[in-house]
Amino acid sequence: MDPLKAKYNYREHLQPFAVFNEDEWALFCTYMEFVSLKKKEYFIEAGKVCNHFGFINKGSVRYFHMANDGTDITGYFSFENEFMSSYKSFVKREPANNYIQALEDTELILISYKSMQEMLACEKLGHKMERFGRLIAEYYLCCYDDRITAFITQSPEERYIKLLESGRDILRRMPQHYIANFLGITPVSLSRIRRRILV
Amino acid sequence: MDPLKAKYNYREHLQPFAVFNEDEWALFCTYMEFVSLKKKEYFIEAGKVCNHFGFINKGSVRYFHMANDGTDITGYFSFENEFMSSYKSFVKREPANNYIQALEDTELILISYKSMQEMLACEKLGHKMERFGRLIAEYYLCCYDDRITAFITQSPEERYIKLLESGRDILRRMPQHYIANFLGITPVSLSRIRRRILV
DNA sequence: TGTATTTCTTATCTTAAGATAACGTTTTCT
DNA sequence: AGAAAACGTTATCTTAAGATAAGAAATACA
Repeated sequence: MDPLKAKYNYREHLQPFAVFNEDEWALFCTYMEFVSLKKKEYFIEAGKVCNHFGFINKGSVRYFHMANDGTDITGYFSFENEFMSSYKSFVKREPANNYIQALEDTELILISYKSMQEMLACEKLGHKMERFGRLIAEYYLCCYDDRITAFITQSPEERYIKLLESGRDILRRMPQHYIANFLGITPVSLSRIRRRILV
Repeated sequence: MDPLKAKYNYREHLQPFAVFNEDEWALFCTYMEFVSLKKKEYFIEAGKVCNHFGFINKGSVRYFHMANDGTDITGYFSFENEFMSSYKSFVKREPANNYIQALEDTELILISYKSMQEMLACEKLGHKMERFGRLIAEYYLCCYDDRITAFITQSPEERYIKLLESGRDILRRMPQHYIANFLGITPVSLSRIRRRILV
């Protein structure tokens, strides 16, 4: 990973949430950690407290839950230039109930919880970081809202069609059995829906 | 409604999100609007932009979506001492896709979007309000996260049992056919689940 | 109080989803 | 290149959910 390019990219994708002047940016940069995950490596595992808030510079990750019988259930995906964390665990400081795993070799820029608290508390960045945190949380709140609305107002088939229409990377880059869980159904069921739609 | 008591109650329930000194509180109070809704009145209707963030001092509300065929689908409930808004619409300044309706005579303390922006921009309250907004959004993000996890990892029956165990007011105070939608199923289906569980 | 409305359950029928297994294909790994 | 693992589809069987209608019980209301 090239930290210089990664930082530049990060700064650009932070724009909607926080715009830093040079001074602030320099300070913000001192809190960054650059981490690479090999395919199948974990960013977080259930039972552990998630200590980092991440930005995906390159690659993709899968969020999943482990059922009692050992099967895993995919909850979400994130791709390059998106943020990533086991939010609830990160925010509440409690053990995560999910795993986040790299689906390909992935480059991350991380901010630790401790760093975040320091920035929130510091004179120079505090106000801006509160706003950053607010805008990020609001952004994801809206995404989650859409997701819940889809679950209560649409059938699995309708949800799949919406996903098709959305043109998101998910369909192109994710195995179908992961997408199935994401839609709240089994892989077999998704395969049947696909067949039905073809007609 | 007694605005004095309502303000006192609001301040108490804001504690986890924002603690104001007397000065700040006095200023914050100048932005409050006190509104009462009669049973079945709407706080927001689909198609309109939600201009207020509310606190329920007394009463309860139901969030619902209107399907194409005119049936309504309940998405959520909020009770006294909880916050309430059509968040996505409020945050993104776009028309709401849902309705929020009073289920009984309800007392609200509202902050308009404009007031919120003024407070966020003001010297005295800005920093604190950013934090307030962040903590509120994070709080609801966690709730939504749980809800989505339930949809992808649990069966309707399991979701109902969890709701039973949670001891939330929903079961005691809401008609069953509203709860059914909330769980992502039809009222008939919930009735069958209840019967099954009784055995 | 009496009527209307809402709410919940039950029954029937239809449709779809879950569980499981088998099979061919593709991908991964060494 | 060859073996192993992962992936997607299909078939069968079972179970549960949706749609619809009817009726009883509870509630609202005028």
